[in-house]
This record gives sequence, structure tokens and C-alpha cells, in this order.
Amino acid sequence: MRVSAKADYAVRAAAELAAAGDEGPVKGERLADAQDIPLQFLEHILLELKHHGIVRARRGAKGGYWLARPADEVTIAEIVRAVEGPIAHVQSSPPEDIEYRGNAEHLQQVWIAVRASLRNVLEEVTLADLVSGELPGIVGELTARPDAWVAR
Amino acid sequence: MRVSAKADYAVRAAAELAAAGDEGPVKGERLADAQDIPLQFLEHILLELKHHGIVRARRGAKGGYWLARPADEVTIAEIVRAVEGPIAHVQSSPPEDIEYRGNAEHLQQVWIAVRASLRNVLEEVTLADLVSGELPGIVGELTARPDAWVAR
DNA sequence: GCACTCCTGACCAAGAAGGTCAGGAAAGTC
DNA sequence: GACTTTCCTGACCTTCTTGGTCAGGAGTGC
Repeated sequence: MRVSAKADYAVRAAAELAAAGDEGPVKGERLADAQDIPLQFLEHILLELKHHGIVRARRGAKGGYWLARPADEVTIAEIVRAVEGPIAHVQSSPPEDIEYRGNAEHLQQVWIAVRASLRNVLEEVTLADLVSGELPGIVGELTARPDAWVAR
Repeated sequence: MRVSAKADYAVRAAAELAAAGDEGPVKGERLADAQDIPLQFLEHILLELKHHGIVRARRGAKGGYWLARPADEVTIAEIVRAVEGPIAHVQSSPPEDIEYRGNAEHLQQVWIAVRASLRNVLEEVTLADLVSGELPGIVGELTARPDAWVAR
């Protein structure tokens, strides 16, 4: 139930691309500098994003990366899935495929709810929201209570 | 963003203990059989639960495991934390400790919201809820929409 | 004393996490 | 056409995690 460095890096780099808008391709090095990410590691991540159709790229002088779609059509969920795989799998299978027996019968519903609650956040927030800081209502609601900000 | 086998096993074993109630200690073997969990692996998991004060145990004939507290006072969140560590850490740190720069500045809020939404489910559901099948309202709401049950 | 059951640490194979390195392949510039 | 720039790709590396197994020790009850 943790967020990997890769996913965090991927979202941060994508945010930079979203902010760059249509000012032309952005070099990997600039992304790495802006977000303090190891360049060579970032290049692998950007390649994955490209393979998933989230980003495009061109080589050579004047080359670089840009978003394949408008920033308000790319969600955080997509980016996380591209680099981490499916969200909230249990034992490497989707929760709807698992059969629970005996007294754990209803556990499936709990894991489904867990996945749904993650999707409620990650599929709502777009790169445009992230860059502008105007996050969807659900985020505001969830972060409003002070105890959302403390560890347990 | 996945649920490990260990966490899944831990919750299932705890559910069996909750269902056993006060009928005395339950042997590890019975838990393993009931939930189809490798016995020796389960013993390690139960030991962790014991160290976290969730379960108690006694050795010898008539020995076994039982819940340290009433089933309606033990949440799924506790069990997951006991075996997997903190929920929704980013790059191994709690999201409130991370400083985001540039265009990723608001990403912190998103990860905080992610954690809060997980807590909303995992801290609400108790072992008593799980065994009885009377899950809290939030679970019902989240699993009501059909697309909560399909993969993406 | 003996059977039973938990307790504990060591070990293990495979994979993921978080990178680094070296070179190749396009694209643009002169 | 040569050269520079930047992405593209695969190989490699170290450390940690996952999902276990094995062997033996230590309480507990009869």
C-alpha cells in the first residue's frame, strides 16, 4: 500500500510537461533538473509513459518530450498504472477474481472498496488540476480534516 | 499500490479468530486449514500480530491464538499496518514530510488525499463487521457502482 | 516425562526497487 | 556529409521485499 519512487517521479515529470503546455518539446534534462530526478532513471520512466501513449518524444536537437493529450485529459491514475501496473491488486490478482471462504467471505468487498476509494481520488485529478492547484472537491474534502495530515 | 499476500492472509486469519470468539485458543493449523494458508508462513504472520498486540497466544496442548481485544475494536487498518508497515507512504516517507517543488507543488495534497481515502475504508471496517457481513456504510457506497467491480 | 503447540532465527529463490552504464538511432544544423 | 544533440534500448548492478521452508528451542498441560 505504498507509492513507489517511480510513480512519484512519473507524476512530477508529467506535471512539468503539463505546465510547459505547447511551448515545444521539453528536454529530459530540464525535467530532471526541475524535479530533482536522476536523469537516466527518468529517461526509462518517460519511455514507459511513451509506450502507454501518455507522452510523445522526438530525438535530436530541438527534441524532447510533450504530452500526447491535453493536460486536462490525463489523470494521475493513468500515470500510476503506466509505471506501477494495476491499482490495488491483491496477491497480484484483481480483487474481483479472488474467492474468499469461511469467515473471510466478505473481505472481497473490502478490497473492492479500497480500490474504488483510490480510484475516486486518482481518476479525478488531472495534470491540469495538479498544475493549477485547483484540485477536485474530493481532494479538498479528504484533506480538510487535520488528522489527515498526521501519521499513524 | 497493491495488497500483499501477507496482509491478505493476516486479515483472513484474524477473521477466523474473530469468528471463534471466546471458544478458547485456536490452533495455527486450524486457521491455516480454514483459510488455505501455508502453516509455517502463517505462524510468522501471527507472531507479528502478537508483537503488535493484536493477538495473544499460548503454547502447549490446548494452546493456540485468540484476539487480544474484542472483534469490534480491531480494524483492518491495524492489521495491515502490523504486517505491511505504514499505509500510503511515498518513497518510504510519509507524504506530509515530502517537499514538492515547481509544478508538482500540489502533489503532496493528492498523496495525503490518497492516504485519507484508504484510511476511510480500512479504519472503519472492524473484524466484527467483516465476519458478520454488516459492513459500514462507506463500503456499501463504494461498491454500489458496477464499475467498482471491473478492472481497468 | 511426554506430547503438543507456539516461538524464533536462519535460510532461500525469485522478483522488484532504484538506479547506472554504454552504445545505437533519429533529428536538426552547418 | 559530418557533427551535435537528444531520445531509445538493453545490460547490468546492489539492496530490499516477497513468499515462503527448515530446524530446533521453549513453554504448557496431562
